[in-house]
Amino acid sequence: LCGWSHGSVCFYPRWEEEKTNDGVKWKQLEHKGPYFVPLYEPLPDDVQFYYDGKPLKLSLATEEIATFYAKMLDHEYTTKEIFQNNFFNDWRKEMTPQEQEVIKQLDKCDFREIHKYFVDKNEARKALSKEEKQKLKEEADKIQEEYGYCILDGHREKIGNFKTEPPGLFRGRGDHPKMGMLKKRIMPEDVIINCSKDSKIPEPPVGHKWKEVRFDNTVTWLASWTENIQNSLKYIMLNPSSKLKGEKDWQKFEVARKLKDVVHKIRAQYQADWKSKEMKKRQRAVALYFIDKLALRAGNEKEEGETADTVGCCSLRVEHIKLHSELDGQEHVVEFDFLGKDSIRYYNKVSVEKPVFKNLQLFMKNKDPGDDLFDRLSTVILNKHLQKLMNGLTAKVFRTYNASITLQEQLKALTNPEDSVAGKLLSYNRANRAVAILCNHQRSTPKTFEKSMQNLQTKVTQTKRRALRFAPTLLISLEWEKRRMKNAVLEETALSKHGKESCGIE
DNA sequence: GACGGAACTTAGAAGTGCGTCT
DNA sequence: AGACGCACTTCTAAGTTCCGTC
Repeated sequence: LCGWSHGSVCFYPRWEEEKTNDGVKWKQLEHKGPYFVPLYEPLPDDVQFYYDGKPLKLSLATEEIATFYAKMLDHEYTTKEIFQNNFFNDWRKEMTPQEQEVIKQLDKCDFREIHKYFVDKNEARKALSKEEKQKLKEEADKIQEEYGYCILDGHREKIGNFKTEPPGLFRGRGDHPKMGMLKKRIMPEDVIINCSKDSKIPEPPVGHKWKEVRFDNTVTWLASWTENIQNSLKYIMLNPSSKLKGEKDWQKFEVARKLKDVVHKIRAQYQADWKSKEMKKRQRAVALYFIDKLALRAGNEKEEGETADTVGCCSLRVEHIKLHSELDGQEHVVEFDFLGKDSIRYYNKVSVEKPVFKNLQLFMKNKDPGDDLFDRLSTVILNKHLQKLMNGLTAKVFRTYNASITLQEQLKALTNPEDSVAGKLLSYNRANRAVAILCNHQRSTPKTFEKSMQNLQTKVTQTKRRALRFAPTLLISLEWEKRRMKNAVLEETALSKHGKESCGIE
């Protein structure tokens, strides 16, 4: 309960005992700095790159970047024009002047031999003997042991991501304008180390220096660097099993529990605000209703052209909703269709209260499809309002709260104390699925889906044929079984797994 | 209030490892 | 032994929120 991953037993989270408001996160922090991924190893001489059908020996830096593309050859990314263009632009920047003279068109580049080299290498790794694999495992464990932990206030804690991110081609989600750009190698000279003054300060790799060493105990990160794609910061932080992260997580759920006590009041408030004289208040009230009822994310503004075009509640545009006075026997239906976080599609038809519907008509009046639905609202305005309603309340708390209470209610409704363990597990999975639906958690169909579906189909056909020969009546149950299997597979793959919203247990 | 940067959480994709079936 | 399916872990992109500055 206390968040310590090991050590003495305690029954209350420490932050309840000594609430520090000064922002101090630790008194002692000691670690070895990030583990730097190995440097590039040049290709063997017999593995060649071809330009315009002729072999071409590349400089080391150019070759390395070529391998990034070659490795991705059977990935869908490399079929996309934006990916190809971004890659080729960035690749050319790193070429020697001579290479730039020769390599002018991507479609004349042949990476297939390099691709095959890496495929073979992978297979070879898989085919290693048990002993050889064991040896590799031990080497990895040694690195984990040395770099994977830190000392925080006297306790050894696991680090979440102790390795620098390897160089490669940027894999943005959805229609990302920067996909394929070169993600550069992180060097010690890029890295800021954060630790305590009196600790053993990590040594940079031989011949290198850190960018900076600082002693900031008001933040939780151990190291940071600026990545070159979005020019944003990346951090090395603790594992969720750590006390620091655990307590933060606990606090998050405590805020959500606090919301439970006032949510009725807040709902009454925003329903009243649907009829406010102020446009700003109405927009705020309708947006909050969506966030509460549909578990939408807040929806910050984003810089255009820097990322994929995705939205959340406050950044919804007129084009993302359709209004139906009547649809499928329901009144006042709002049809949502937009791309949310990670470019996951949100599609939903919801019957709403009449004042909401009327307000939406008003908000959309005289606007173009590309205009903001809530033009007088931003996440900042919304969160400032929420802060006044309850200490610590922000838009995301509604997602936590609604996800958690959905899980709790579903568990209560679906389970009986007498159920078997298997029955309870089934109910648990179904409750989780309800949360996943609420939060629109999805994953794309795995690459192996088509194949496994095919395998199922062959199995079914074979069994059917065999059965038909001996017992024609079996057919009925077989058909049923087939349908059941298919449904189960679809259901599981479409909506398995929900996230941190409702699950407080790691 | 706008803006930009910093810090931190959330999330899906990809990789890994392991048990089972053939 | 190899293929397959599944659960679990790792990786890192993509969000939210907060804070300082003008």
